[in-house]
Amino acid sequence: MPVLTSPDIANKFKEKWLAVYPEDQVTGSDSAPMDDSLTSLHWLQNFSILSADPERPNGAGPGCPSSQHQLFLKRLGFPRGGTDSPSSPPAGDTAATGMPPYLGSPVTSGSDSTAAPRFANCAHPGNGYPQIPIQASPPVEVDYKTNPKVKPPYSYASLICMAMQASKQPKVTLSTIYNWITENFCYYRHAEPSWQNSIRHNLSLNKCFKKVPRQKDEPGKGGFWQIDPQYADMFVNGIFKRRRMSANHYNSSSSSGGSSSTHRQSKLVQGYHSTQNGFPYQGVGVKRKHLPSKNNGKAMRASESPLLATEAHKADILRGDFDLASVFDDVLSGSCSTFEDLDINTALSSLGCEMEVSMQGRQHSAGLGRWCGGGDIIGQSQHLNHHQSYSYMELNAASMDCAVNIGELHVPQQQHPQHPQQQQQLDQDQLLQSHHHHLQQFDDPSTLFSEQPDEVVLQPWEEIKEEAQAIPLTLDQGFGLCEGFFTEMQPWERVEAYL
DNA sequence: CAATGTTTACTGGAAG
DNA sequence: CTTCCAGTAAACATTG
Repeated sequence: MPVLTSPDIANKFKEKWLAVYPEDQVTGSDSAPMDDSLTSLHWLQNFSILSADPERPNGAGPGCPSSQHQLFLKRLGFPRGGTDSPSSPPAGDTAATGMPPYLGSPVTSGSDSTAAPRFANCAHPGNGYPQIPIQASPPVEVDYKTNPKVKPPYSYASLICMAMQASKQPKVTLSTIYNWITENFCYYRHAEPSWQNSIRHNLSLNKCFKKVPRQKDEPGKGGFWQIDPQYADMFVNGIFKRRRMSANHYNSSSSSGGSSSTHRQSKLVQGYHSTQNGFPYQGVGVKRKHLPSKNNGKAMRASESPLLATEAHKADILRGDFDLASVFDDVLSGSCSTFEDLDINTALSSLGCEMEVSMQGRQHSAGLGRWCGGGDIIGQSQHLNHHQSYSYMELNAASMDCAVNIGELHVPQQQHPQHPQQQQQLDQDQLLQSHHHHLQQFDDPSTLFSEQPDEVVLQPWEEIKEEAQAIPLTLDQGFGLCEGFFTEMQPWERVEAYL
């Protein structure tokens, strides 16, 4: 098969797209108003995960505007598509259904199909994931909620994360987590109770989970668990981002971009590394990129997914000292936040690009926002008076990967810049924020690339990524790609940019 | 006593 | 081949 150039693919994609959505023909990329650009990334939602929350036809969740909520749900995007596992109602929802093909099927259950985003419906009729025409992977639908034979492709950390999110509570009990999992994943209803041991093990071992002692006046046994704000950004779309860190990474704290990554790293090292491998025991998310060859002896695990990983490196950002717990809780409790970047990350990741959310210092909020999902960055900004910023982006010529650091939220009132650069960053951010709500500062290239070079996650559109990677890309193209990302683009244009 | 929480050890797959 | 990672099992401690 002939090698297609990025433009070729972009054109093909465009043709396909227009065939399905002629209405999109209209606006030219350049004609789009800047304001639109703020929301233009919505396409990523679709691009990303799939679907909206089936359980919430209106997409309206408590505290969230319907439209925003829809976006949020999509962004939440637990790997699967349409369902709301993560965002879904605490109990009895279809969380387990409609998982992405790899994980399950996104469009699986009828319920979500309706809310399925365009990509799911059109471009990727089969599995609900964006796919390039060339790709043809048969969708495998698995309804985890009712299928007891297939082990969900989510790591325990992800499951915990989903349960926490679904609970809508800032903190949850172990039993709540168990319940959510069993209610949404049939497999666990029938599995040996040993999985609960694993859950506990994960909660204890994974630094991302923080135990909140029960108050004296709070009856009951055991404490509460919550996502440690410091690691909130480890969860992408409700899924744990997993990153493989090399030894140097731990030592790499370098300067530039740094401080944040340094911090984070050190924490990660201290935390997870001390216990297991050097990461806050992240394992969440869809785990491996390959199919679950492993049978576990009990059930076959669907291939892991997707969404996650891509942003593991976001984790490297440092966070400040200010207490974000409140912010986290805030977001978690329903006020929206932003998952926009998540999707972007995911999407870009799948396309060979990576976005990194840099939260240096103030980052917690960003991470939290992501985690909680809800609105988008903008929403969160409003809520917290944050400022987003974008600074620069760099391409790793060697890898030809595009790293885009997005999601840097600033919380001026709370922020306590530890470094002059941070203040500078703030100013810079304010300057740029008006133009790029969704894109944020690109982190230090060294951090972006050297730290998490292999953040590969099975994204729904993984195929696209692979294709894209196969396409010869010049450095210039790479830059163009990133550049294009920040500008208003039509879907096909964006794809072209990515390619 | 059961549920909860912590810790250690080991295994196998995946990635580098 | 080595390292990383997630999962599993199990021992043990704590708590209601």
